[in-house]
Amino acid sequence: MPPPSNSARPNGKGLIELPDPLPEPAEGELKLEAVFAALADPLRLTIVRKLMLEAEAYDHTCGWFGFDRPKSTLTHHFRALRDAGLIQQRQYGLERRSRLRTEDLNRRFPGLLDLIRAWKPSSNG
Amino acid sequence: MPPPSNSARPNGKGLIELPDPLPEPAEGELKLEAVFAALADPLRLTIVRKLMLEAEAYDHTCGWFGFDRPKSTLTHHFRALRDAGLIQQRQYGLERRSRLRTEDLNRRFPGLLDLIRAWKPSSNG
DNA sequence: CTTCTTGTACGAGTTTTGTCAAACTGGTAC
DNA sequence: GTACCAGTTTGACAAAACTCGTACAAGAAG
Repeated sequence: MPPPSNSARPNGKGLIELPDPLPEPAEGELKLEAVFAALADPLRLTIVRKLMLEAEAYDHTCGWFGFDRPKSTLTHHFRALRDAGLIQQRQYGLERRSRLRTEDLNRRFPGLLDLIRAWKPSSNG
Repeated sequence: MPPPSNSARPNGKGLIELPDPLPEPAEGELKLEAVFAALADPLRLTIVRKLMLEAEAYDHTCGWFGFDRPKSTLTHHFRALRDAGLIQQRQYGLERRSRLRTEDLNRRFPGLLDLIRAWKPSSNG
């Protein structure tokens, strides 16, 4: 089964059904401290960066990232990112797919994503 | 005694003595994760923002910020900021004065200070 | 039905971080 | 000298965060 398209949106003629996003802070509720705290972890920074640079047109599962970590650890980090408002998650059957909240972040914290784009994962460290 | 001018710099004719900065990471050693971690604390975010927006031409002591916290707590936070490379500290006799590493930060993480400038201390959450 | 898969929930162990009091350091001023 | 003063250091404590194993839930596929 092909992954659900992320660009599917209501268009007035017909709706393409999309699962509701899991609970997340609204754009106006995003807190800079919380965003910084979420990005203080290298794994989470990698998740966000990978979503920004390598994501296809559809959302991605935990497995897509290829981390060699226990599932419970990944759940923890993805949840931290969603709680901080950096990613959005939708449940597609068994899979929980994530996407970056690019527009919200660019409106609320312009320049933030550029900082993450320029980050080099384990150089300069 | 007037506070030491921060714009005092060697000029080839005569030197104005300035204490050495306390140990700090070089510009090339700044780590984005560490910077984010340092800025995840509201008090530290306030320190940086105040240095950016209200600092005079000279460096500022802990007391200048007017925080109602024990001194050991402030020492802790200022050290965290210096370790992360956000501020520079110099010892003037008894006083330890801090300044923002504006140029280094702008070169290394362009846009970061703009994010902090736009932050509202205890609104939005 | 059973099995496989994707991921969550709970809980434990460990580490890190924030907070503060108490004692201390080293200048300055009298 | 003594007294003060800005700030550090140490050590303790609590709260939070990270990691992970185990058990569990629920959809997909045979």
